[in-house]
Amino acid sequence: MDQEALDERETRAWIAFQRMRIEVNEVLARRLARDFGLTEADFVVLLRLSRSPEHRLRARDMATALHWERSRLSRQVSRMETRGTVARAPSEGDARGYDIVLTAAGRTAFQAAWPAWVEGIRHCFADVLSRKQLDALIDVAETIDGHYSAHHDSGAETIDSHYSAALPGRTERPDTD
Amino acid sequence: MDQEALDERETRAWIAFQRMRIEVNEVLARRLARDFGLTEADFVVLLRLSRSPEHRLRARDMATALHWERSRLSRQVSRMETRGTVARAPSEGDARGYDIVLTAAGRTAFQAAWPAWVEGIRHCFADVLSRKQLDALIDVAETIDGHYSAHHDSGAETIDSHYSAALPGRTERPDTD
DNA sequence: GGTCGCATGTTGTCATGTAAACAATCGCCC
DNA sequence: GGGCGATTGTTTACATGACAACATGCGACC
Repeated sequence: MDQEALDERETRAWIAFQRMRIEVNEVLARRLARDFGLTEADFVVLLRLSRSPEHRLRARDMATALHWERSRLSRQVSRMETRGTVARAPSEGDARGYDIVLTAAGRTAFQAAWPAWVEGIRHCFADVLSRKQLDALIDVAETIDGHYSAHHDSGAETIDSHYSAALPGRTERPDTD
Repeated sequence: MDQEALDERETRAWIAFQRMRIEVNEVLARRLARDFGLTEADFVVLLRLSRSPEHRLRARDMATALHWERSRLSRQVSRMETRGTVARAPSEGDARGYDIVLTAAGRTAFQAAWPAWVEGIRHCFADVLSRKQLDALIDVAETIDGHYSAHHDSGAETIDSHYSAALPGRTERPDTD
């Protein structure tokens, strides 16, 4: 079935894309780890909390927002609790759940890392591309995202937040007040 | 430093890109696992072997090619050995090393999965995009790859093969003879 | 031909993720 | 108000990956 084979253009696009995706991710993750002692997972959680009212969010909702397994969140919170960036507090009105609360230390850690995070996106992504290129990428990526959503109804939402949530949903900082 | 903030276009590109990268990867990995019982790591190793003369490759070279830690390769090979897709054979002329050898079972597994792999790339990537979009993506991705290489001399090579190697470096099948 | 630094793998330890079994609680329904 | 299925978290395997400590063989240098 040579019909299946990829032509040169497709192959080149594929490989370039794969590299890009690894490179960008690696730069950001490494910087977080090296300069701020945070994993991406830590950062995502802190970002979510910093955007939540009162800097707290129920575990269930955090898991939903990040599309994480409950067990994964449970462990992650335990780790972060150990490091002192978040704390557990009983949820009001439901003895089953608890709220994840941003501690002062967590707030500090996040505020320290946030500018570098944005700067990282600039440095290895946004500033490297021209306006035209950004538009072209939006076109390409949204085309693929659209195709994916259309064919993976269940999974569509799954993808949604896990990673995009990790990022500046908008221009301003989440809460750096 | 509001100067650091991302504008709307940049934010949109970033989020769309993040989704795209997860979606595509997820589709491919899931298909491999579900339909062929292979992890991505398994597949990469099998692909490399299937392209190597005599279907064997020294461990050191495999690790270099994939940019894996030696320990990672060691464990991966052990797992695959258990499952019977590869075997270890002493390297000629150097008692320290060994060759990873593709077994008949491994060959069969790879040949079964390969068309689906290519089809997956088609389905969720190549066929979804127009020729213009492919060109635009090549432009964008290679711009970023170039920028990365220029700023991460050491790391540049690191990225190289781990993932792109996982893929059809060219149009035809590696060795499906 | 002996020694020493380097190359090559393996293994122990820790971090992290998934899946499934558990435990506790809620809430609805009778 | 009792029961029961659904929710929500935790925990217990396992799988996987990074890093460092080891063990061994190679090779060059004296």
